[in-house]
Amino acid sequence: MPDDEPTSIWMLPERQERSGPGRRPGYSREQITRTAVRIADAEGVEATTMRRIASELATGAMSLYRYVPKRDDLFDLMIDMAMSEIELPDDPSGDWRADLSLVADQTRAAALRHSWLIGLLAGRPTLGPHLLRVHEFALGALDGRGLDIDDITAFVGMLNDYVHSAIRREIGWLEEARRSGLDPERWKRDYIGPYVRQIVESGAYPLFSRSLLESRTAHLPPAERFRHGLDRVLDGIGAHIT
Amino acid sequence: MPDDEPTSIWMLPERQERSGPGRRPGYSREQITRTAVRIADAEGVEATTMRRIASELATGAMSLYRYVPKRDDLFDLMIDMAMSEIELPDDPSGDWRADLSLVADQTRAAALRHSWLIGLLAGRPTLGPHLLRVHEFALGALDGRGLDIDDITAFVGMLNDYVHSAIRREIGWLEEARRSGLDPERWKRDYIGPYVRQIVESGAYPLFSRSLLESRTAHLPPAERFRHGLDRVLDGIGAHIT
DNA sequence: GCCATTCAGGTACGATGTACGCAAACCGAG
DNA sequence: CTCGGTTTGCGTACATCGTACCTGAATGGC
Repeated sequence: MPDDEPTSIWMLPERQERSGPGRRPGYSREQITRTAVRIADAEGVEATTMRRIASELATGAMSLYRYVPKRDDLFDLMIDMAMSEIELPDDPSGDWRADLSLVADQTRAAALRHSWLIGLLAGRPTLGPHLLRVHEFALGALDGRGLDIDDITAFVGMLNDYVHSAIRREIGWLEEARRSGLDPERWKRDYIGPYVRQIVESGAYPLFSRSLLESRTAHLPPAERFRHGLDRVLDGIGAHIT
Repeated sequence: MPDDEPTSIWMLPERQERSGPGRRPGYSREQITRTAVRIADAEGVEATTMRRIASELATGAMSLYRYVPKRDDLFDLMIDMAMSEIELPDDPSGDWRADLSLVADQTRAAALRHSWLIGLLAGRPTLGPHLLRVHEFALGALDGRGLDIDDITAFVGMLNDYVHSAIRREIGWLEEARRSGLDPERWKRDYIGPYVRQIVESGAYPLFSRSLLESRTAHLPPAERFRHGLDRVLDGIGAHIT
């Protein structure tokens, strides 16, 4: 029975350590994934090509295909490796606000370490084990408080949405700058700066302009900004919990 | 002064109708963008290649570069063309709830017509004129109600986050299915189905499983589901408006 | 009618994911 | 120890992509 049926990589576990005949594997999914993550951290996900990963491992590009069916599957593995860095207790503490804050902060920390994480997550609907673990923990934080499962799912979704978009705002421009090869400061001044100034000076978008010019939170340290918005989301959830 | 400085496409308007010497342009940004949008609607954004667009226009791939600096800029133009379909009054009506609902519904409609829209928007921080128009309208809906500009921005951001993630849930799997070439029904059953079943049957993620099995809203028509969540977001905003 | 200017688009290059096939490494059976 | 089946390592090859460069054709002002 050929295995070329379309199947998630999570259904296709790595070849196990066996005791049959045949040459022993010289690499592993975990090793390949770690290498890919390292490259993506340093140079962005677009530099994470099969050839590049292979050369980092001093092997040929096609060798990787003994361990990973397709490049996209490798992205799933990278996502899950990044999610695995999110440290959570085995069970929610009972303080839902602290538990969800923990999830948010840990997710933010992982996303800042791996600036490609949010982008990849947005691009592919993957359900790796560590993502499921984090999701289950967040759901558990709200369980047993009179909310039905749809409400719980919706609230966790809201939290997720906030975390993702806040992080995107925090690192979105930095990523774009790195991709163009310029240092962020220069990029902001020469690239996005003139356009935004033109928008403001045109006077056609007064409220958008005010949101840039009169913002009081825009110049806060990123972590505080993040907490600001997070508190608001948590307040919204709290309003539905007696 | 050479124009190879990094600059947003919005700062680089199309060559105007002029009266100097030289051959007349045979195409236009608008025409090229419309063709790209049509291809992306039918076959996805990954089929929208320069050669493909050109052949649709019965010309050569390199001719397009007389009108668009890079392919990524063409994506920005596509985004803006899709956003241009969002029909709004010139000014908010005064009923903020109706105004924001209108923005949400129109955005959803545009995103369903152009299933690539949300994905592209997530990938690049673009600020085309029509996106600014819609954003300004949404900001205006909340202006003058005692909220400061940071609150207004945050609430519009929340609304945006909800709309995007709801649409992603609505069409995410369909897109993935189309990309793999299978019809969605078969894909859901043979591809994602077995994996999700395994997750549920493993018993390791009881709340996630319940969110799948016991959900009451999951089987509602998509439009109602969307409105459900939207009402919740609007309630959250309303709680801060006296 | 000449000429500077502009557009059309063919050719070419480097890079990508990955299908295919063969040689080398390995283990168990004889 | 030998041999054969099995599995890995990976070089080669191909289709496809964005796009740099260049030639030739079209155009309007003088």
